[in-house]
Amino acid sequence: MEVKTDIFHAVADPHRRQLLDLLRTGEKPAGELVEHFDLTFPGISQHLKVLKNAGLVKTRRQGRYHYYRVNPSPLRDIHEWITQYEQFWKGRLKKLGQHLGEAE
Amino acid sequence: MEVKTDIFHAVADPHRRQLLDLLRTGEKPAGELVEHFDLTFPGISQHLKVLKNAGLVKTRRQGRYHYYRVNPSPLRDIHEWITQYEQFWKGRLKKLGQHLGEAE
DNA sequence: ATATTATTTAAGTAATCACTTAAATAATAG
DNA sequence: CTATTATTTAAGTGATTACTTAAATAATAT
Repeated sequence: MEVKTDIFHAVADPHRRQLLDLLRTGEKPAGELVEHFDLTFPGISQHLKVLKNAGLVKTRRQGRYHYYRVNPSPLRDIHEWITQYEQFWKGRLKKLGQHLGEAE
Repeated sequence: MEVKTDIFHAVADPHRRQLLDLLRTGEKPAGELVEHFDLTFPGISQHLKVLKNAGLVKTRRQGRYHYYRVNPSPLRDIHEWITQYEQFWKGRLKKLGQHLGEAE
């Protein structure tokens, strides 16, 4: 039983991001996900475990199939962190904008 | 000479994120950054190198001081990736909302 | 029951990572 | 010129990572 995985770490791996991307169109059993990769079943299974520990996917079991679906709410943490830098590339404002431009 | 570092990887490390956060208030020489951590100078220097390879910081040299400043534009890649999931946590819409609720 | 299918868990490994101390580089100060 | 200060680069190490193959679990099909 592994402990809660850090969300930034979970998303740092390209294969794991691709897994999430695949799940954006809807839930899929593990086996269907594997087909998209040049990895073995256990390899994917371990990535899915990391995503699950980070809370980024949820599972539903139906018979021998384990359906995975994306749960993107933890991504909000990353989003919020990045938003602090958003003004830099958006407004291209300098120091003055830091206290003023709070409204959307 | 290390090759271009992946942006998601660069940002996955807490110390590196903290470095960027420290630089949000303005450029700082490496030595001043080190003070905020329980790490050695070379440790920080290596983290800064990763950030630089990822394009997240720029440097300016003045005498023996190396000033680092944040360059957040590469974060846009992460931001854009995450935005694809934004609707999930924002609208808390179910299946029906996927085609309809595009407007803010 | 037995075999098959879907998946996870276990165990092993090579590569990468985040640190350290020691040495190198480079600018300034005496 | 020498010593000091600021920083990087080199070299080494233990921990973590991303994979693999083999074994275990669990449901379905025969």
